[in-house]
Amino acid sequence: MQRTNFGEMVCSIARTVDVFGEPWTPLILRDVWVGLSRFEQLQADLGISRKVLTERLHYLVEHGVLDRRPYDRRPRYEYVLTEKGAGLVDVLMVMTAWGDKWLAGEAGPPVHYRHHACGEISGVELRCAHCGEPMRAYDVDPLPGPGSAA
Amino acid sequence: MQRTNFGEMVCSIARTVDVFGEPWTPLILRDVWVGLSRFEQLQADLGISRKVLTERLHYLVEHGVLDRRPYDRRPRYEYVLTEKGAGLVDVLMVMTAWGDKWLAGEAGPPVHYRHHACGEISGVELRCAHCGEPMRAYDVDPLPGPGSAA
DNA sequence: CATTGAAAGTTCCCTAAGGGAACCCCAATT
DNA sequence: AATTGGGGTTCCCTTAGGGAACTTTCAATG
Repeated sequence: MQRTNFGEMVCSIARTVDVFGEPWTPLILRDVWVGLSRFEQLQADLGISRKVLTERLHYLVEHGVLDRRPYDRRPRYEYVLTEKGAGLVDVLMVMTAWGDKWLAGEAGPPVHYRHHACGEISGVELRCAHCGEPMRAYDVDPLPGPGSAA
Repeated sequence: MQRTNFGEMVCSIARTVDVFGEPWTPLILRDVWVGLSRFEQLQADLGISRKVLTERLHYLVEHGVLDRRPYDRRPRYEYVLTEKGAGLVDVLMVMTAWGDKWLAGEAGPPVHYRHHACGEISGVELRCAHCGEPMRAYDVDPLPGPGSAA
């Protein structure tokens, strides 16, 4: 399957899709986030093909999303989120909120999150980094930025 | 190529990936968001194969993310975001913020967003829907929710 | 010293999904 | 009747994912 190269496009969404959008990648990052950090753990938990898991992990390390480091004198490695990778977990949190709202059905959300700051079970909300007011899809106008093609 | 069925997993992230995570889908939603809403416009702007575009559009309509409606007495249709679909644009905004921060390089972000409420060029920030404090990857603890497997 | 054992990959084949280009259908216009 | 243009289908080809077996590395054990 010839795959279009999203990474070369002049678009932050396309570039993000290039590192984050391949099948399994969000689930791998979720697992690493909650503490499943070794190859065997990830493979067992996800049921992903070992071949693909190898590819994804190397790709994510290459792109600075995960750090691969030994945890034993034997050749054993674990994967941990970098600061860059933690930024992608923000994306996961918004995906979680959306899935909880629109896809959980009668049963309700599979997982709750307790916020350290207030101790409550809650979810994320998008706000403007400048004024703090809500900032959603139709609360903004796009304008050409410095890195635009034109 | 995702032959694995993410939609059946007991995980809001996996379920969201099932509708949002296929190649091209985020870019299609981006285009619809900024006003490119017709088949020919999308195909020309993205350079996507017509076959795949057809598949994706129908899939998104089927899942209630897009609405397909006629705009002419001839058989002409445009695709618009539903409320459910607008929720996925929130995910795009966070992806944009991440791409702007980590992948834009020297050139800077390709696009800026002006926030209606304050008039400033700004980006999104994740905050707790309950207390309003910042809520990021390591500011929460996961707990089993009502829809958990156990 | 040879064996065991487990983690972390490789390798191989098969199938299914994406790319590209040509083709089709329909309704309005000329 | 012929033309035009949007919105798709259909076809073939290539490549990526799934699955399972196999390999490598090194510490610990007998």
